[in-house]
Amino acid sequence: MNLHLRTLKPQHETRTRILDAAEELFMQHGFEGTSMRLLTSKAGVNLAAVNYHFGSKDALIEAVFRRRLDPMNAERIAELDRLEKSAAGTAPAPERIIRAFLRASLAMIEDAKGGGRNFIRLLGRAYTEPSKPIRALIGQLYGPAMERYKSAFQRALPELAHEELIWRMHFMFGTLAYTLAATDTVQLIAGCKPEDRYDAKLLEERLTAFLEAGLRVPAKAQSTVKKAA
Amino acid sequence: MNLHLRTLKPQHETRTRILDAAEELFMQHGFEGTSMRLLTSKAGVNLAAVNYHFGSKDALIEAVFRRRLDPMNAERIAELDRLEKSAAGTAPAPERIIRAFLRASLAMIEDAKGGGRNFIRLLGRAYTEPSKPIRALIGQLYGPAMERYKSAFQRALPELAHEELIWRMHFMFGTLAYTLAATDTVQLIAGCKPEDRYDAKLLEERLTAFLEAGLRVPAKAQSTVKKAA
DNA sequence: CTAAGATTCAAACGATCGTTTGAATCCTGG
DNA sequence: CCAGGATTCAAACGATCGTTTGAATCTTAG
Repeated sequence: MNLHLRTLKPQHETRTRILDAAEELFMQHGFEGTSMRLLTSKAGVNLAAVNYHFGSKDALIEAVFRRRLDPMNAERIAELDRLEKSAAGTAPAPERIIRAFLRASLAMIEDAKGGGRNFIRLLGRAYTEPSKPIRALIGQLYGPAMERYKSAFQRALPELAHEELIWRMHFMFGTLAYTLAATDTVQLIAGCKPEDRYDAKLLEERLTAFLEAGLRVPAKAQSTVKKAA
Repeated sequence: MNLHLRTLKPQHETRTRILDAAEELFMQHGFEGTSMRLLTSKAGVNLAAVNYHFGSKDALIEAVFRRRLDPMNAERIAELDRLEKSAAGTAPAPERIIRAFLRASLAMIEDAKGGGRNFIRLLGRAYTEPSKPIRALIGQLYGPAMERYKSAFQRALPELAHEELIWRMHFMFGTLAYTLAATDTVQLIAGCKPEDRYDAKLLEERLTAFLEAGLRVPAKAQSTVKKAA
């Protein structure tokens, strides 16, 4: 039966090559801007391989997201589980929750030579993608983790109205998505060049400080804000 | 030759119809996802009209951005001028600067029936657009306003290191861009529906409170963050 | 009115898109 | 070893893309 163990290596090698090439090219040229001919050429596989292994281009796009996003959000949830376990009943500080949320994304950025960095930038784009199915997929893959973090923040910030928290998480999500996606846009604000490669640890400190302050600040004119019927 | 004073109404009507249709379709389907045939059909003009009036599809994309972004950033700068004039030498409070920056974007959102709302969402996408020329154009159009606001913030927050400010403005920009672009993604965080139409005033309060807190918070471990310039 | 430039029109151009096909080749269980 | 499913391959499919063309129509100055 298993006399030849090497059978497992080439079994999915074509799939992996396609996914890797797709990750990079989708990031560089977008989904519609990446042709199957360019993609398969870069992957070193036949043109028909994508349709054979994935069925269609759309199915490939979904596979690209699932491959990274499933374990990423699982890790996000595991990180929160660990945090809450160690807090033993009491609500963890907002800063700890923020760091737990950021970690999975920032870890991927340090995976410089792997495709992690490419994917994280691709992901940042996907939130504002015109295509409905893609946005729906992203939402579906993020859903469970979002629910967990929402209730965690709710316990950590009990004085914040529910609707207010939703919006602030929305802001937080936007900051993270944009920061990771538009890396080379930093220099648009200043003549400052992107200089050195991303320092994930430094970025985590900056993001955490910024986001925690924004999340914790008391809502302005809460009374007037609440009334909006 | 072309110094003739023609009737102004029909002179640019085709151009305007094309720009309006492009604004809406680019938002719905993206740049590459919008074909000239669909676009000209929606605009009610001939297929060749785009190439006749704008030269190419890429030039049309640029015209779509210029039409709104030029006056928008001019207004942003005028708002800041007014603010600094009224402050008479002293540095305006960060909150005032933030509101001055947000106002131009939020005003467009209230332009519900006009294309303003469409454009503002389209703009949010452009920052993470794969196409280099588009990102370069956006950066060029935003440049002057960005410089002015950067020095305004620098005077208002003198204790903040230059590099730190750059990043926080980047975060701020991201929050705004994402919030405006991914409007229907709010419900991904909560089961909360987009409910009522955008209340620009309420959104301004929420954004200002969040952003001001994030901008003003002291930098963590400033000594280690500063490292070498 | 007439001539000439500005604009619109239907039609077609060549290129490229995602996908399909059927034969060739590889791999593996028996 | 051989049979048969899995995979790869070159080639082609029909559709759609952005753009171009040249004649028809509109607009306006003289």
